[in-house]
Amino acid sequence: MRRSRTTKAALFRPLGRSRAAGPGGAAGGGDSAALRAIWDVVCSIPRGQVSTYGAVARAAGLPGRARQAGYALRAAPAALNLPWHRVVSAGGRIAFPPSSTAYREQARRLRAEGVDVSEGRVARSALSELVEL
DNA sequence: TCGATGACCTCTA
DNA sequence: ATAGAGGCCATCG
Repeated sequence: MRRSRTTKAALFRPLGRSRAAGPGGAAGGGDSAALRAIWDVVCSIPRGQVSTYGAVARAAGLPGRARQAGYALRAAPAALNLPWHRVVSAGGRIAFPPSSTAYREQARRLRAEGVDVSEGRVARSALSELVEL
C-alpha cells in the first residue's frame, strides 16, 4: 500500500532521527555520503529542468539505486531548500498521487519554473536525463 | 538478525 | 496503453 497517508509533504516528520551520535567524532554530518551526493545532484538541477530518480541516482554514482534517491529526498530536511519538485519518476511522471497535496505543490512549483505539466507528466523538453553527455 | 517498506526502475506479455 | 514480475538497497520496527 503506497500512499501511506502522505498527508502533507510539507509536514516532513522528523522521523526518529536515529542516533545522532555517529561514528566516533567526525561524524558531524551523520548523513551518509550517498545521501549528500543525491542532495548535491538534486541541488545541481538547473531551474526549469526536471530529472528522474534514476537519473539522479546515476548522476550521484548510484546506478540502479533510484529507490535510495527517493528515500534521500524523503529524509532530506526542508532546511536544505532542496528542489525536490524537480525530481520526478521515470517518463516525467510525478511520483505522487494526483489527489495528494504534494502533487499539487510539485506541479505548481514546476509550472512556476516554466515547466509544462499535464496529466501528471512534465514536458519532455524539460525532462533532463542528466546523462546526455 | 530478520521481515517489511519505500517520493523507484526496467523488462516482458 | 495497462498489468505483472523481478531487482536493487537503505532504513524501520
